[in-house]
Amino acid sequence: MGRKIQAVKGTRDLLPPDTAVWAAVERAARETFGAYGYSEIRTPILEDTELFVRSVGEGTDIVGKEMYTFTDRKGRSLSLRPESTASVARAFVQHGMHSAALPLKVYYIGPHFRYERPQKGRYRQFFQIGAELLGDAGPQSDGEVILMLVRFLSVLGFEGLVVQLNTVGDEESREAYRKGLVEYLEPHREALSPDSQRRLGSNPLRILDSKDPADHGVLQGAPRLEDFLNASSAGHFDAVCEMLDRHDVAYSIEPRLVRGLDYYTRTVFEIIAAGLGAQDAIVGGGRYDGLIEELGGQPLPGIGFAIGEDRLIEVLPERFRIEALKASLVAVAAVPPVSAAEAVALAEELRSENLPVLAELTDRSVRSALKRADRAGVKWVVLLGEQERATGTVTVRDLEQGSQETMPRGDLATYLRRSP
RNA sequence: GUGAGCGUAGCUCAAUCGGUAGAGCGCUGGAUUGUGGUUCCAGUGGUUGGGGGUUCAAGUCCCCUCGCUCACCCCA
Repeated sequence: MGRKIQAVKGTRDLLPPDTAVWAAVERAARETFGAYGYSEIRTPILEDTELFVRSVGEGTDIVGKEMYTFTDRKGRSLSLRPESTASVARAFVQHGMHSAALPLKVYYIGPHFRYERPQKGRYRQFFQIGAELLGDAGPQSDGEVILMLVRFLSVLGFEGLVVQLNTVGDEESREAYRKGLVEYLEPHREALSPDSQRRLGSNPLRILDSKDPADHGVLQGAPRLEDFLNASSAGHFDAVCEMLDRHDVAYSIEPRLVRGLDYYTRTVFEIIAAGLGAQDAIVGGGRYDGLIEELGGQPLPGIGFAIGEDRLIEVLPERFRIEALKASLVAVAAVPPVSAAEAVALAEELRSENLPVLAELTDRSVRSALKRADRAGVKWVVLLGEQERATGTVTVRDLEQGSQETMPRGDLATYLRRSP
């Protein structure tokens, strides 16, 4: 006997009936995003490692120690995508999409990979539902992207979620602030946590949202990012807030919210949800005005977000989940001595009428056929027995009501379609 | 990468001081051969994660290893 092989660490099988919930969430995303003029984009799961080094940033943990990177048979360094904004930007440049009607609005749904120790809400293979708007720099774009996100979450039935909002300024403001912050923190280096000391050199802005109490003390007197914003960055942020106000979006400004990816500029945001333990961010996003150019394209702005689908489903409102799990199947069973083959034939007739049908494939007693149909969550069972066959009728049993009636076989499809 | 907790049937868990593994749920069938859910009966279920050690005897004690979970970190 060989050893049992199991799914690799940090990956998992999504099984029925749960997959119905995933499908319903994804359907809602497609519909909602479609209503804002977004189309689907599908980029490869595998990319040139250099893509992520240049976009996400060499100094980030994602690129530095969390990527699945390997060399292929020709010695090229490839990586499993840890996120998709970089891929979308790459595709945009590669296909010269700047000459299409801008802004380009695309969304994606799919697996991503990061090599981390798994814990609640964190997997090595995880799914993201994301959207990107490329080619418009105005604050209305930031606002509409957030409105779309909020609408999607409300379609799923979420209530009381608050968008955490901040600006990291444009490149000029951000660079000025980075210098100011390092200048202030350097003399306090010894008081910082070891992680923050490391970040001082690699990614100083991230020290701002450190969870370490020691860091909080040092940060008390730190310069504030908003004081370093130039007029353009400050005005942009005000306009975004104004738009969210106008549409009654619940948001809160979090001056310490910075994000771990290097490409973010100006607006950044997150949504966190209760019930997820330490990994409580279900959405993260922001503007990335320098990314397309960094990847060799024209200087074009962009903004987008990514939703952690695994986490989203973990805290999905119960009503949406229940609705998604409702089966609308009709079961067809033959009553001995009528054979199962005849039930299958009847099922095929109904499927031709576009009805979803579960046919009983094995000759078995009515008792077990009904029991099985009941467990499958079916509402209607069509019974075909000797009497029915002789008279050209069928008996339809309503498992919820416990009632049944016999009708001409020709009326069946219409009857079932009409019934809830 | 660091730390803590936990691995017994498909699932949730029992098993006294170390004495040779059990229940519920599930699944399959049956309880007047054409009627489900509740109930009752029967059947199906395990190399106790794996390996080694101590012992007359190990699910139980010791060591190693693998895995799971949570937290740090990171972020969706």
